[in-house]
Amino acid sequence: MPAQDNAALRRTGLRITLPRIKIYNILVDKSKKKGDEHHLSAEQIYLYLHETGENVSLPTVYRVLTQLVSAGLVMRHRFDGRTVYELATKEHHDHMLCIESGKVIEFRDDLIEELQKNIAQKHGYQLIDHELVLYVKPVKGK
Amino acid sequence: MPAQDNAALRRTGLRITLPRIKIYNILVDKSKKKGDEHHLSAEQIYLYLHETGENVSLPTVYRVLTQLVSAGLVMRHRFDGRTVYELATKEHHDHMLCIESGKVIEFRDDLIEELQKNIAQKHGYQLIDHELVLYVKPVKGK
DNA sequence: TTACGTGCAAATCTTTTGCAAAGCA
DNA sequence: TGCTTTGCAAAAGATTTGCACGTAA
Repeated sequence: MPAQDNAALRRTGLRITLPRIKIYNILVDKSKKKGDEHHLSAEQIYLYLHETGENVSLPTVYRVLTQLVSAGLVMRHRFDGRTVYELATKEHHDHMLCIESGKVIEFRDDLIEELQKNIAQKHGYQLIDHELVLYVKPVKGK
Repeated sequence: MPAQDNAALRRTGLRITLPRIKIYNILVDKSKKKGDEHHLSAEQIYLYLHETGENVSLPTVYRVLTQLVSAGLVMRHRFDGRTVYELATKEHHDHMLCIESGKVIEFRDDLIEELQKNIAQKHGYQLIDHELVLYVKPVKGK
């Protein structure tokens, strides 16, 4: 919990409160993990807070996450039916979801990004955002 | 409601019941519409049934839709938070969602499809399915 | 006939909201 | 102090389930 972590929070204009600091730092910490450890649901964050002795209510978790998403510090994804959050890093990426193991793999393909922009333009629109999820399974698996 | 409509239903092995026929045919009818008229939520289908005098319950709408999705006759999409259904046509396509008007535009790009397959393979997976939604807004619009 | 399907009511799950109390600036 | 946040409880929205009755094959 270094001081500069809160700098990002401060820039949002929101008051620096314990729940916000805690929730944001959980996402910062998890973002350093390999694999898909850094995709967390609201409830996972809530449970994690309680495991570490922070009694933040579930409504507050939702409220704070919504605020952090609006502020651009956090990204919300919906995989199939599940909603998960992760720290908004500078590098954009898409997700691949293994339908057998549930594992999430991140990837980035500049050509796909480019093509998306072109497609939007071709239809008279500008691309604001996108969500791409590949549902995959292991090659050897069955 | 031509007879051959039920042929697809019959192939699923499910019994041919009024709710199934009605729900399937609504999706068939709507699939002929231009624009995004053919993306329907479970509730829209439910309301449409009642408007046309068919008293099918909401749980049944959900049950039937789930069965039709499993059978491959219907596709389920989740745009942002909303769940919608549409007839599974032979030609796959992706969606573009205008964040100002809520309008849905369908498109297809073979190169993107190809690239997705390659990406999955590169990671040791085979591509089973994917969901791509572009969030866009009109070029001139602000 | 008889297993499958449906309606109803109620349960679940996730997310949101109203309001009084508590906390940051 | 004054306005923002939080916790609690309850509401809301979407989807699912249990069970007795109804119906296609």
